[in-house]
Amino acid sequence: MYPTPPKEGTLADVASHRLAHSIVTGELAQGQKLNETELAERFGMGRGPLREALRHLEGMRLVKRVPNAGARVVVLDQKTMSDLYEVREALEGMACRLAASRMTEQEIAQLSTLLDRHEQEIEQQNGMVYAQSEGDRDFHYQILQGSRNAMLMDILGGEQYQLLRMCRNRTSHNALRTRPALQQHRQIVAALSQRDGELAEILMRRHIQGAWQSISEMIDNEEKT
Amino acid sequence: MYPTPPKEGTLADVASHRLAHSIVTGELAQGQKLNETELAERFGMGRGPLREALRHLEGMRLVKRVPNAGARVVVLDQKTMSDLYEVREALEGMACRLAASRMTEQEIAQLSTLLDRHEQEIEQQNGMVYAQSEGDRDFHYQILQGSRNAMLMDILGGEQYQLLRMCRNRTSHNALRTRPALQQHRQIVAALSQRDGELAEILMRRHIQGAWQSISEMIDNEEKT
DNA sequence: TTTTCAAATATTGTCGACAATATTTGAAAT
DNA sequence: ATTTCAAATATTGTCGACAATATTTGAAAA
Repeated sequence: MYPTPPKEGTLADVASHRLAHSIVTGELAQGQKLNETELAERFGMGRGPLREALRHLEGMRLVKRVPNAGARVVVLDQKTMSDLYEVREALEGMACRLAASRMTEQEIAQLSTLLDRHEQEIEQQNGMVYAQSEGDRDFHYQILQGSRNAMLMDILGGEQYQLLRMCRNRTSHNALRTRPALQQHRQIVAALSQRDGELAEILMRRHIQGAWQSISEMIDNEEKT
Repeated sequence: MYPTPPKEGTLADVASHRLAHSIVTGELAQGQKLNETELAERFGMGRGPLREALRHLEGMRLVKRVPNAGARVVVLDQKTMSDLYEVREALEGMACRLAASRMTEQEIAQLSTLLDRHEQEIEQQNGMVYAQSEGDRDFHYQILQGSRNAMLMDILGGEQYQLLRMCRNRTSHNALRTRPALQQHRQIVAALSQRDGELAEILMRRHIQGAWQSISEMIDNEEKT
C-alpha cells in the first residue's frame, strides 16, 4: 500500500532516504546549504556515499547542485509549484485514462470501498486533515497502480510524490475542500467503472486543477498579510 | 537550439555525458554490465566520480543498478517503450496546450518557418532520415520552450529525450511516415496560431500515438523474421 | 557426467587524505 | 566608514587503499 517502500541497501541509499525525509518534512529549510562534511558526520558515514545520495536527490529535484559550490535544498516558489501541478495533471490524467481500461473489476471495487472508509472518517472528524491527505494519497496510489505503466508509477510515486508532499507541508490546507474532493473521487471511480478512460482522465485533471487552485489561493492570501 | 547543451564541470558530469552518449548510440549494448574499474580507467578518472555518474544515469533511467551487484545498461523491451510513449504523450500534450497560450506570435511564426525548411529538405531528399529526425526534434523542442514550464522542459528535454533517442536508434524508421508527420506538425502550428490549447494538445497526442504505432508495427514485423 | 561447495578471484562499497576551488576574514587604501 | 584585495579558512572534487560482498573456479562427491 505504501508508495515508498523503505528498502535501504547501501549507505548512499540510507542517506538519500533520510535526507529526502528531512527535506520533505521541512526539517531542512528550503534553500538551506547542505554541507557534505557536516551531514556525513551526522549520518555516521564518509563523504563518498553522501555525495552519491546528493546526486540522487538532485535527480529527484529535491536539491539543486552547483559544481564546486555545493548543494542546497530546492526552493519551491509559486512558479515552481505551478509547474509541478501542471506536470502532475498531465501524468495523473494519463494514469487515470490507462487505469480505466486496465484495472480489474475487483480493483475498482476496492477503490470504491476505500472511498467509503474515507467518507466515514470525514464524518467522524477523526483527525480530518490527516485522513484527507492520507485518503487522497491512497486513492491516487491505487489508480497509479491500475495504470500498469511502470514508468508512470516510478515518476509519480517517486520524485513527483515527494515534491507534492513538500508543497503540502508548507501550505495551509483548505478544510472546505475535503467534501468536493471526495465527490470528485467518486466521479472518477464511476468513470472507471464504466471503463470511460476519456472521462476519467478529464475528471482527474479537473481534480488536480482544483487542488492547485485551492493551494494557489491560499498562497496569494498569505502574501497579503 | 540544442536540447542538451554540453556544459561539463566536474569529472562526474563528464563521465555522465560520455556514458549517456555511449548508451544512447548503442555503443554500449542494452543489458550490458557496466564495470566501474574498467570505465574509470577508460575515462582516465577514479571510481568516485564514475559512481556518481552512474547514480545520475540511474535517475535518468538509462542504467539499472542493483546494490552490491553493479549497474547495467537499461533494456528497452516493447513494454518499456510503450510506457515511455504513454508518458511522452501526456507530457508533450500538456506542453503543447500550455504553449498555445504562452508562445509569442513571433515564436509561432518561427515554428512555421521551421516547417517550411523541413518541407524543402524532404522534397530535396537531402539526407531524408536525418532531416526527419532533426526536424522533428527541433519542432518539439520549440514547443517545449513555448510551454514556459521549467519542469516539463527538464523532464522532456532530459531523461525522456535520451530514452526516445535510444528507442529511435534501435528501431528502423518508416520513411512513409515523414509526410503525414509534417502534416500533423502543420496542424499543430495552426492550432497554436488560433491559441486553441485544447486542440493543440489533442493533435500533439495523436502525433505521438502515431509515432508509437509506427514503431510498434516495425517491431512486430521484425519479430516475425 | 553432473552436482555441490569452499577457496580464489573479481567487483562493489566505504573511508581517509590530499588537491582544487570557493568563501570568508581582515588589514590597507580611499 | 567604505571599498579592495590578498591571505586564511572552509568546502567541494578526486584519488588510492582497504573492507564487504558477489561471482567464478575447480576439486571432490554422487
